[in-house]
Amino acid sequence: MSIELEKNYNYAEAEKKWYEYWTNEKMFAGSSDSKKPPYSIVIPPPNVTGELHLGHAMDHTLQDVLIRGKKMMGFETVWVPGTDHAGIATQKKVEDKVRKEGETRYTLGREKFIEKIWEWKNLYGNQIIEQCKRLGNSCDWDRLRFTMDEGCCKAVREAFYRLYKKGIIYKGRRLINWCPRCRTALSDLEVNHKDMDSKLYYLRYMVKGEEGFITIATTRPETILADAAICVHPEDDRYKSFIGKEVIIPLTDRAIPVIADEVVERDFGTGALKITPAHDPTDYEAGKRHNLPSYIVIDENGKMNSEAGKYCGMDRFECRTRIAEDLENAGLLEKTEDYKNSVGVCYRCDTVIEPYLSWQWFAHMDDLAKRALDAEKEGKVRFTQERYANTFRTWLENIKDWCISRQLWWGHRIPVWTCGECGHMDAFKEDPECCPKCGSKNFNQEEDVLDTWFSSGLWPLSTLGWPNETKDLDFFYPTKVLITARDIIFLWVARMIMFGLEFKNEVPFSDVHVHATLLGKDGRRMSKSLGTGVDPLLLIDKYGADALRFSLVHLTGQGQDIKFPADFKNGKLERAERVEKFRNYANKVWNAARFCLGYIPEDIKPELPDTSKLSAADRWIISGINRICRDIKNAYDTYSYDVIANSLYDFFWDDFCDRYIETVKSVLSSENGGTSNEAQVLLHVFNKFLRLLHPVMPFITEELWHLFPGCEGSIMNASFPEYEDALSFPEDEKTMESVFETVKAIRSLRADVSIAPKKKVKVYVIPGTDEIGDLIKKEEQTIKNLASAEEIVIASDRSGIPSKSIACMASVSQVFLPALEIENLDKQIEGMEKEAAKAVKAIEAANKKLSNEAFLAHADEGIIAKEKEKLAEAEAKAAKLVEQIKVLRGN
RNA sequence: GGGCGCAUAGCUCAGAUGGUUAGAGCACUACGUUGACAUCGUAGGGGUCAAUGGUUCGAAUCCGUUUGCGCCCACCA
Repeated sequence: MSIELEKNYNYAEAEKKWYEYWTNEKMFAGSSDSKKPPYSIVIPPPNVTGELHLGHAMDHTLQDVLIRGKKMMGFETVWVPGTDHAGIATQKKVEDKVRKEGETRYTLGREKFIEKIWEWKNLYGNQIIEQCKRLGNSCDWDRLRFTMDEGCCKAVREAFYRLYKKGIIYKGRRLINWCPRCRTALSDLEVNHKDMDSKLYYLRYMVKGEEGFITIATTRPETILADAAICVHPEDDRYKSFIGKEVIIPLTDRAIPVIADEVVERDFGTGALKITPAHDPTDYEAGKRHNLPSYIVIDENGKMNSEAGKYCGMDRFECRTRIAEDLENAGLLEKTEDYKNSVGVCYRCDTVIEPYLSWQWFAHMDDLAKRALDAEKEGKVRFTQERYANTFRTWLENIKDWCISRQLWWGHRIPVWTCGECGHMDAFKEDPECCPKCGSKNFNQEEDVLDTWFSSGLWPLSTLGWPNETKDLDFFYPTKVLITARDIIFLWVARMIMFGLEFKNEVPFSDVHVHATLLGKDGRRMSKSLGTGVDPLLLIDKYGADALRFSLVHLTGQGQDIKFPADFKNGKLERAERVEKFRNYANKVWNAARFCLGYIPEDIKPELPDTSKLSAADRWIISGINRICRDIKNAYDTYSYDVIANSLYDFFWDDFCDRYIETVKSVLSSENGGTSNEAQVLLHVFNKFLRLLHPVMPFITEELWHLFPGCEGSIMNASFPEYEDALSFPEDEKTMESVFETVKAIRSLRADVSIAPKKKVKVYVIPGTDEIGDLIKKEEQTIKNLASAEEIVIASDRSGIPSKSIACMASVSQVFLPALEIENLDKQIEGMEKEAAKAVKAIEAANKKLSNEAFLAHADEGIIAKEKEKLAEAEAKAAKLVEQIKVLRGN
């Protein structure tokens, strides 16, 4: 063939060319009119908070591999892309940005501020899409969605409306998690727990009207002004006499009762505890049990309010120290102790959460959770790793109501209106003009927006058209698999399952595959919010998208966390060895193609000639690619990405390049020039290999596909190669193993005595069996070429071989290199002695087993036979080595 | 306080259902550019599989305990 290929694969050019081609040809489109079985995935929509990092790249690559692979396997595939408005996270980002411009969300006002967020969204939303494209994602871009687009808004409205009408959504005044910086409520899942060095303050509450006091321990003395009671354990003899009496809150003259409740741990602190219902979840519950009033002393900004008297306006933490000082001065602070406790912080801005009593919207979870739980138990949705199913179940079994309202500006506004005149309140699918009850125009929508996870929970539904009964929904729902990292199993995966069951009566996906979390070199999780993310474009620019993709597929394994080794110098990427490895691999593929194309005539087809007319080497490599066709296909269904990556890597590099091509090369360059069969086999193997590789390395495979004869159209439309029984040749695989082992033995001998690679040598072989002898004779040329031997003498025993020879005991045969070639004999003998010692050790181990009656009684026959074989082999090897050493020494 | 995961070569990681001489890539050593590829080839060196008990004829692999690291859940103030 006359094509001139560059020496190195030019990935940048190929990537641009083929991605344009695919999108122009609408190759990523999935149609609900198809007769093929559906295979759909909806992308976990990345937050529009900034660019993607490598963690996303991994997530996306794993999905793209499935989509591309399954398409080739005959499915009608669609991968629905989109982004998430990410309420609180994005709002925070934009707040930070406008602060730099000297503004706040309040100075700008709601409308202006939201405009700013849309600008941000457009900027980063587009950047994200560009990153996805560079990575090679085969998303159906015509279906691109956003969690706040028209369709999603409609879905959110519908869902909210239904849940409201069903009584699942309700408004209530509760103690919720409040972020004083974001000034919004948060769900329990949006609170992170952090261990902190705190102090435990011991405070005295004087008994009213008599002598005596109770000392309590608290970490939050600033809340004493909101105390409603002092609580002790009912069985605690130390305090029994106090129960029912009143004590005075320190620094005030307000009296509160001493009550008894079993929540109190007698061992903790003094065994007495203050109850502050409005500022602590435990106390809130206790307050409810004992009908205690809730005093509020901290406002929505985390500052002390007017109820706090002289502390009014003070920050809560400042107030803490001030009150502690005041208590100290008043002689009511007994002591303070250092204390480590876990404090809730906002998952977006790290601010310490304030339990805050306020009106919020909630969703009852019991019923939704039960259905999700049942669906998992019935196998309708399956976690590919059992341990995640367990945590999923445990969470659902202990679920609490979900606080869905947020006091943010960025998000889906709660579609509930309340009448200023008659007080009528209701949810609406369409914005109402006036109060349907009294006709008043003073009919106002709730100011709050919904938890961002409410809309993402509807994602598989909304992206396919719900609430409309679309053909897409009918055909592509439920989707096949959800691929994600483990940190959003509850926040997102569980909610999607609940909503899918609630609104469509079907789980949104049958499989959930949780992949590894990528860590930076320092072991910290890669994350945008932590600033530890690495931009995939840096790696794509340096090594190519295919290389990055392969490395990510290879790394993901079965879900372990992985440190991604990438070296940076002054913010510049120096080296990422794990990606470099696959850049090299891509280059290897490229160059192997270069070689093959040189021998493949343009007019041949990838069909094989009669396999019985082929050489053992030919059948061996055909059998090899056939085997990995099966292994890789199976791996798709078990999400065994490591199998996919390893099979492709090892087969191609070790078997195809290092062995087969080297063998063929020697045949082709030998005097008779080989037969046309070699070209046919090269084409056959390469053709199949490209198709197997394509889902992982789409660009280079598409590029090469068009260069090989008989490859019509895009490789994306080619079929996935099937395993065929007729192409399995275990005998030839065995044969070739023997050949390669013999080659290796000769090479090893040569290297041991530093014979120049070019120098041809004469070697003697005593084959282990007659069969192997025949085989070596038959494959003589191959062995000669691969081992740079000029003559191979097959001997039946030691007698015909020059006595002064060094030997290598391969398992199939003994190989001898005459000592004429030997320069450093002593070193050689030393090496052989080492070998012999190893063999002796093996003999001992085998003997120990075989003389053990229990072993013989318990072990499988096959194991015993194998052990015997091992023993015989080791014994023979040792004997021969000893003999050789003697010969070398003696003469 | 519960639950989970992980500890294997200098580094990053593989090692279903227990029986291997414990593997790969990078790094390291030696040698090597006669046209596929130096982003390469050939041959090597390197590990008491965290510790400790136990089950078993046999454990890197199964069980208990310990140590170290990481994660999730949780209302001991």
